[in-house]
Amino acid sequence: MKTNAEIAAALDELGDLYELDGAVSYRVIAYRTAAKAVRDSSVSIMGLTREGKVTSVPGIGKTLEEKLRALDETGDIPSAVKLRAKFPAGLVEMTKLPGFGAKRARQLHDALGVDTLEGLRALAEQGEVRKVKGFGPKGEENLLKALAAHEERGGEPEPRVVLSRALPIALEIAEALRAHPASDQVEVAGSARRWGDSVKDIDIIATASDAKALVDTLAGLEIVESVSQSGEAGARAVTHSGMKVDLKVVAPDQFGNVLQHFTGSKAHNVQLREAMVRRGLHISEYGVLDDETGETTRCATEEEVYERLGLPWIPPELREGRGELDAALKGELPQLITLDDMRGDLHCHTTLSDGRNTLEEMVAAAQARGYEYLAITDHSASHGFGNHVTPEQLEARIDEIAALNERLDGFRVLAGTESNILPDGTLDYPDELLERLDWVIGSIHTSFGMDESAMTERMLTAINHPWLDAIGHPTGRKIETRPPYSIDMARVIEAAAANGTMIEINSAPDRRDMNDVYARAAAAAGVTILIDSDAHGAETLANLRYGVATARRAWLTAAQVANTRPLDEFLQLRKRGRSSSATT
DNA sequence: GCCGTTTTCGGCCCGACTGTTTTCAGTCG
Repeated sequence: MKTNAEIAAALDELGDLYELDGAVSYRVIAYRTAAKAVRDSSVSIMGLTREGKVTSVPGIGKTLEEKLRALDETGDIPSAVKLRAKFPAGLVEMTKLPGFGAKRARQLHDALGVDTLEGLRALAEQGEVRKVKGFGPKGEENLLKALAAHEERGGEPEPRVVLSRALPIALEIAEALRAHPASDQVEVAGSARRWGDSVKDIDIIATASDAKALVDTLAGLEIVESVSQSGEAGARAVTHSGMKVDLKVVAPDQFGNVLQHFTGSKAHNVQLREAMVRRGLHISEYGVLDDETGETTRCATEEEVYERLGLPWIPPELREGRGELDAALKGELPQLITLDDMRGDLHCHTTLSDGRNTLEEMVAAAQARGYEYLAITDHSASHGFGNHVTPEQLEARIDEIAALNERLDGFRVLAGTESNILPDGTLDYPDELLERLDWVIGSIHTSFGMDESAMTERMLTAINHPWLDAIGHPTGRKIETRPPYSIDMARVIEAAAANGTMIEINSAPDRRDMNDVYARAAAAAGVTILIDSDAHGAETLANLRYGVATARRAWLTAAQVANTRPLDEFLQLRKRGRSSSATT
């Protein structure tokens, strides 16, 4: 069965092909919207298609339902097959070149008969492209530049950077700008403000008594390599690490409009504007135009922007076009979890396996963060990276932790493990040992290549293990570097909800696994969510903020997350805590 | 191609930039 990612790619491709074919733009947009809806869906779109329910997904109607049926039954969509014969793959690649879209690709194809990037470059070098109507010397030059850049990246799309690399840069720059006496307000906008998994660039919006002074400050920062397009309105900079930074200096009375606009997401803004056009309001980065009065309202704060639209302020993490407008209109926005709600961390490592700090050091760091409890979950007997913990070592660790707890006041260390889920779904410690522990996380670290049904069965077997309390990083993805392994998360969620197994949001910034979409679905299905740092050192306990951010993007409240609870309540939420209320 | 406090047709977000155009189309965020 096709995955949502594969279906989304198929719909995007069909949109590209229809665009090359000259379809009306709204039809093309419909395919792109549908592709996004499929990508954002936590349930299997093919499953819904087979059940005849797929048109309940916003953006998918009768026509697309038919195409999804064909895709399921024949493995392809007939119209895509037909259009691919008409427009070779090279032509679709052309539309992806920066500055080039379907119209210009089609023009070149029709005028020059070219349908590969190599052929196009040859013609551009011979000066043939400038003769095409609509192109000139500049167009040809830009095409050659785009082709060279494309080649340099090996045909890959523009890279995105994991948030944890971009955020410190963004905050450092914002801090430096705030420190300048000419600055007034300085805020990071864009996907960094929405705490997305990764970002393309950094947007900073500011107000200042002297815009030029702010631009100069940016240009003078040590981390900044170069600045271009600098002027009164702002500048674009590139850091030595290759991060693009856009600074916009705006008038104080429209700071709210600009911040709202550049925080996005695009989907959120489009939905917001479409909804407000029906009320005669036109939103732009400059203000809100009222058809009735013909007047444009400028807003100094973002709260005023939303208020002008009759809405409560919407937290940036929710602005992804995933139902937040409806919820805001109905006054049903969730009270999102915050980092301050967290009372413990249930997944970390010590020097016993591959951590950098000792048991005592990790506990001290957790206490310093104001936690009430910490579970020590070193890797298990078959970890396989030379850092495994034998059953004997783990038994000694249990005693060590018991002794440590004797000395601690108002803090509890839980003896745990991050046990490997073996390919057959079993854990790699004897049951008697797992039973003696306070806490067991099961994670998959090997055999990522299993097919979806085998991988799902493997996970379900683990979920049904009586001493497994929680599943760690359930999809195995690494943001921007490794896709998730094939697994039916809908079934995993259903099984976990059925027998009270918790599912983790792993906060390692390149994991954030499960992701926001699955976490929202899991919580809705009644799964108890856990947010863990997976710290391998005292300092990375602080990574929990990335997991909390994912939880916020999943619409979660504190009540839906196990480790916001006081120790006793948390212990009761464990499978073993429910089967016997006794605590060790 | 989707969708509905303008419901089954006729709409569908907003503005900047670029390069080419003699009034604007294409692309981007």
